[in-house]
Amino acid sequence: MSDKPVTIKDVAREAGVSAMTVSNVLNGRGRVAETTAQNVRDVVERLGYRPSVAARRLRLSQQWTIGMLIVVEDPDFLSDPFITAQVTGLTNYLTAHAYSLILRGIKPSDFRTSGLFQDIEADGMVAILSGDEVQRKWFVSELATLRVPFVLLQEHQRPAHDDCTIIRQDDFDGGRQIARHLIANGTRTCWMLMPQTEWPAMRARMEGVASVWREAGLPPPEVIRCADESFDVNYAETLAALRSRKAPDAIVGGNDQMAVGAMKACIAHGLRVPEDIQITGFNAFDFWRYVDPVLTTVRSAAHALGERAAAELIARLQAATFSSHEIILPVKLEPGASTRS
Amino acid sequence: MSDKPVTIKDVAREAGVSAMTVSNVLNGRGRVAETTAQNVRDVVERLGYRPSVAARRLRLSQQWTIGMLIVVEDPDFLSDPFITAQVTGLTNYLTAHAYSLILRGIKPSDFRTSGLFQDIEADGMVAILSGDEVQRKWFVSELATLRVPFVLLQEHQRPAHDDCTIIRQDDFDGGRQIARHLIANGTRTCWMLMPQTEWPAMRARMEGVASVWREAGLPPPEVIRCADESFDVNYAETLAALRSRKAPDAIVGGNDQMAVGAMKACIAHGLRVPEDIQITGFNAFDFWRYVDPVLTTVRSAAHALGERAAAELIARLQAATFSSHEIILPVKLEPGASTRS
DNA sequence: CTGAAAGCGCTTACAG
DNA sequence: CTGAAAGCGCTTACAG
Repeated sequence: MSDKPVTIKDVAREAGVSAMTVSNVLNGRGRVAETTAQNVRDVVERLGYRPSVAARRLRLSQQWTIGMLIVVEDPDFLSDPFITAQVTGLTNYLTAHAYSLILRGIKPSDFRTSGLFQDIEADGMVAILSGDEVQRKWFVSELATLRVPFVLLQEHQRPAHDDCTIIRQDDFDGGRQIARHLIANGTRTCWMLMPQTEWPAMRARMEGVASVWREAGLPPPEVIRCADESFDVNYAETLAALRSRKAPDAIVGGNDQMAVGAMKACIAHGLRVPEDIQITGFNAFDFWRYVDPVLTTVRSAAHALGERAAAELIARLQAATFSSHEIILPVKLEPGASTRS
Repeated sequence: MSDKPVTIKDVAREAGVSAMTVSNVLNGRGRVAETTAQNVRDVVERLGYRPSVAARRLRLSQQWTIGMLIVVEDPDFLSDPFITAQVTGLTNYLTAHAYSLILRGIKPSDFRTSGLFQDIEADGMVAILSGDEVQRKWFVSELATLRVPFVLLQEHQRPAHDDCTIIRQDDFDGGRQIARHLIANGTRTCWMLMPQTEWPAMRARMEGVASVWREAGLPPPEVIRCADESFDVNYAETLAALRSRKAPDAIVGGNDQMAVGAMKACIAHGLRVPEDIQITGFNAFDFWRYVDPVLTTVRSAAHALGERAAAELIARLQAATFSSHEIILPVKLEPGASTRS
């Protein structure tokens, strides 16, 4: 048992055939006599031969690899359940189709320091971007230099580049579902909790809410800006708002976490949920159920987004072009006890 | 702008030098005249040349890639914050050191269907295993066939294989910290919530608790078996237990999620936390703070585990052997309001 | 049914 | 300081 890896030549020599016969047996190509084939398989087993993926890749100039780029400020990027769900959907689909996933988190500010993703040799890329529109455009143009097809997750703006597609969920409609639910139970005044750095999905949610409000002829919801999306900050900002002015009928959180912060603030302020004030979140990730009362929220399609990204990319690799340049997945209201029915 | 990728030969031709001069310039090897070098760099830039990683890998038989194998039953494996934190620590460290990460989730039952990880061509592997001891031994022996160094995360048993190391946190001590905290405030009777499929880390926690109980000369804590680790199941099992017999002074959850299930069950049963009964969790991931009362728990070293795994693996790749075969990271009690001080 | 040749795109000695 | 040759481990036509 030497330390040198076993190559196809070793197998060929041992089996008394040529290397390409071994190759043919292993890949089921060409016609090989069954006795020869069986012999080859035995030798492969005995020698513990494993084909070199690197050689295969070089020869076929195909990588069977998809790169996933997550461009976010937080180095702890996987702690966001929305992101992890997408990554999970992606890996699961890829693994089932014999593709590997290369995962890379990168800060927006580091993006300019090229080479941080240039060395990813993949057949296609999936990216979750962040930052303002100018930055995102820059990211997309940098991605395009890789000359491989790519999918942008949760992107709202269709980029100029052609060999790519955007896949997102219908945040706008999610916002509308929340708003209709609230208005149906008599809600008239509403605050919307938004983070300072307002990314497209969250903006779409709020625009969805606002559109229904407008259609109902009600005064527009008031936007409360919070420094970030953390529980603590949203708790504090909500409490401050409640102390400074009259409480609204409902508070719409940009996501579950923000909503829970707001809910705890309301309770601390002496308000009953949902009797005095109603709260809604967005995403329906795990912990929303531990909260008391259980949060009314919208179930996100995060896992499906990741799966779909993988599916579209693999389909694109087989065809020559993407079949669609924009895919929108539906979301569904998940009524809880933090709103009145 | 043709579609064919630019190779080192194209650059060489265009720059009027040989391929190896280009290689030398790009890798800073050998002495190259500065004028030649600058010219080469210009051509590289102009042609948008990116070296083929596949060719480089084949030539150098080095992959600059670490594979991460997560062997768990749940296809939604990244939804476990303990796992995501480890993955994050791993990727961050690897990226900073110019290594790529290949991520793969795999069910224990699929493990036998070899080839599911055999095609991962990496310089080293990191694995999170599950299942009983027999299964784990099998996994380790399978991993060893890859002939690359590997790290086992959260493994408690040092495997026979030599070119590997285990890295885990001190779950036993975490259990002891919890137990000392409880006994110090007068706790005498205690239930421990354990999942049916009892993995080593959780068992270590409980043994830590039990050891302190034993040293204090108290009757051993009672183990409550729950079908799984979900909130719902633990809620139901705890409620059933509370109805069948006298409530203990405290309930120690195997992790935060189980603890929250137990806490809600206690409250539903009419008990006050922590006045009538105390609850403790384990891990200190995000949501434990949203719970009311805030859970007493133990802060896990998950992120550090991932980082350390990467560091050890890269060090091993440079040296010839692992410097240590067992690394244990400390954990810290995080007192909350679900226990009395 | 089987094999000798060529080549994927690099880099490492080794000459000049 | 620079280059011609060889080879990493495969697979794809093409002959026999």
